[in-house]
Amino acid sequence: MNIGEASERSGLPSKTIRYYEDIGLIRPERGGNGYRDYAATDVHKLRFLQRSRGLGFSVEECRQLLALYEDKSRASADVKDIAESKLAEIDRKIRDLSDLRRTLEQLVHACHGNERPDCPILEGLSDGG
Amino acid sequence: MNIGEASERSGLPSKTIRYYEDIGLIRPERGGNGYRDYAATDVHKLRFLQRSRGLGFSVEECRQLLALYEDKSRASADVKDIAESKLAEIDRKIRDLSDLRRTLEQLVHACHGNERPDCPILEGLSDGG
DNA sequence: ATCCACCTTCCAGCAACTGGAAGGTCAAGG
DNA sequence: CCTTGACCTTCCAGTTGCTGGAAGGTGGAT
Repeated sequence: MNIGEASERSGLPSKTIRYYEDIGLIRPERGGNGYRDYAATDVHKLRFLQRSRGLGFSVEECRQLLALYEDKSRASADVKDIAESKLAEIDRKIRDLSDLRRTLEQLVHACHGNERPDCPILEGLSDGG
Repeated sequence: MNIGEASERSGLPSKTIRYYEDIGLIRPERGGNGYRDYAATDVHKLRFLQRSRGLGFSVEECRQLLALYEDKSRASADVKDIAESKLAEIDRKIRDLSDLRRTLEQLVHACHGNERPDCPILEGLSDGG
């Protein structure tokens, strides 16, 4: 499929997809006309990138995560270590998001009646977790 | 307190803290010597920024979120809307992280025995939602 | 044949830092 | 009092990760 469809299916702008190719994250085929030709697995990788980037992982971290799915890496010894440290990071992120969620919800409730309490919520948020 | 201590307590590099001041996210006092002087609430805001940036929110989004905690914004009518759309976004992020977590855990397990299955996990990850 | 929407490369600009130079401040020790 | 060293200051340049726009090729429909 062409880049436009890959863009639609992955949720990433075409520009970004080309950029990810520039920095070696994906390697689509090329048609006789020079157009990039994306396979289903390429779209999966792109979708994966779209998500993990949106969750605050750097491109280099995403490269590591992607590598975990590829044979050469999967055979190596320290893959498990990488994966497990990522797991810890993910858990921390989930915790932080849950804190943020709780705080925001309280705020929405407090806001409701235009009550304007003197909001020590910020304090709670930054201390917690 | 000086920027060094604020940095330690917030988890943000001093450079980044100065940058956040440049773009108007925080406004610390200044001592007679010209040194920045951070109050406890400044550190709370910084810590908040450290977290929410790490969770994939843009600086502008963080600015909105921070504004939710300040009086002038809290009185306004559309605050609730902003907060609620952020809540939806946070929920999505939590879901995505949970998916990623599950996938990675499966991978760690599969890795354990050096089994190298043909990994349709990527597919599962990118399809799920 | 000529649209028009797609694709290509290349180059410039923006967002959000990050590093380094050049220099001021301050508490401790000689 | 003076120096040492760890702090702090501003400023400017570089990096990462896109993002927009120009200039031009491709391909199906009228």
